[in-house]
Amino acid sequence: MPELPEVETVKRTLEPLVKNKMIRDVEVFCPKLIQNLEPVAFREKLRGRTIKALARRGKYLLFQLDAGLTLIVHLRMTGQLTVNDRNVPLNKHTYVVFHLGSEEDLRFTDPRKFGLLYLVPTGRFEEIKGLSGLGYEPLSKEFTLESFRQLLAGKKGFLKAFLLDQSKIAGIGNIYADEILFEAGLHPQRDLRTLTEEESDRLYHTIRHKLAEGIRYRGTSLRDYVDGRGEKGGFQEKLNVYSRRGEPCLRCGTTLQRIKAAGRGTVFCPRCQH
DNA sequence: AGTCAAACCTGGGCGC
DNA sequence: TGCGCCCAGGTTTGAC
Repeated sequence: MPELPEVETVKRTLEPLVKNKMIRDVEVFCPKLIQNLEPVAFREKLRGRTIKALARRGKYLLFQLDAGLTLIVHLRMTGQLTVNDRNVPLNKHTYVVFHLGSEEDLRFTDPRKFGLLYLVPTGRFEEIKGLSGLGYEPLSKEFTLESFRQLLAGKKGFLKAFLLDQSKIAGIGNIYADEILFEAGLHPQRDLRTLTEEESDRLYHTIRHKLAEGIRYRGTSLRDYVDGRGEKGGFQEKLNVYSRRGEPCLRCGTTLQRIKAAGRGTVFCPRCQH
């Protein structure tokens, strides 16, 4: 599931492959994926554009184009963005193909067709609710310990729900939420109001540490996720709890439990997490 | 403000 | 081997 570390890895691997390349033509095989335009308009506006830079915000990937346009992609759960040689046959779930000026394609592949693509004037992100409503970029300078304390102040509810709330902190999904909570030693159903200052400070540092670690290992490839070159990440080898239901806790040996928290499958250690 | 479920979609894992 | 059921999950939406 592409979360912040996966999208960041896609961005970093894709950028050198597409930067300053021209989009010669576009083919759309699944119109519903393009959120704000008809496929014909999407194609017309993109033809001849040059990709100037890539950026990431939360789990959104932004392609900054010339002519004041930005192509925005959300991979949701099974989306992939890869650069392929034109001769490589299309995957049966490749639904958008950007023909680059060279002999290569930028391809959007998504077995579940959950991904989202938008083409908007640069900076005009209001119409994309999920993007304009994002909270702190957790690895940025702006996300300080003080700002985190203020985010928590007066809030109630489950800790897990808070971590998944993109309007507070952008980019954490189910995998990293579980991993952060394990490392911080906090129960996913802990009520925010009961956190001590020491616990919330520890949580802040763990959020930054786990996301940075995920990037360092180039993301988590449990099923579909690959980077811009089509290569799997390595963080699945480092998971402490996610997808390890029924297995022993790596810290204390207790059998890991699975519950539903914030509507999500949640794995945790009943002994290490309070 | 918060919680929860449904919707979108399809491959994979499971039981039989 | 094969069928069919159910689940996974990011985000939005709508009901309580």
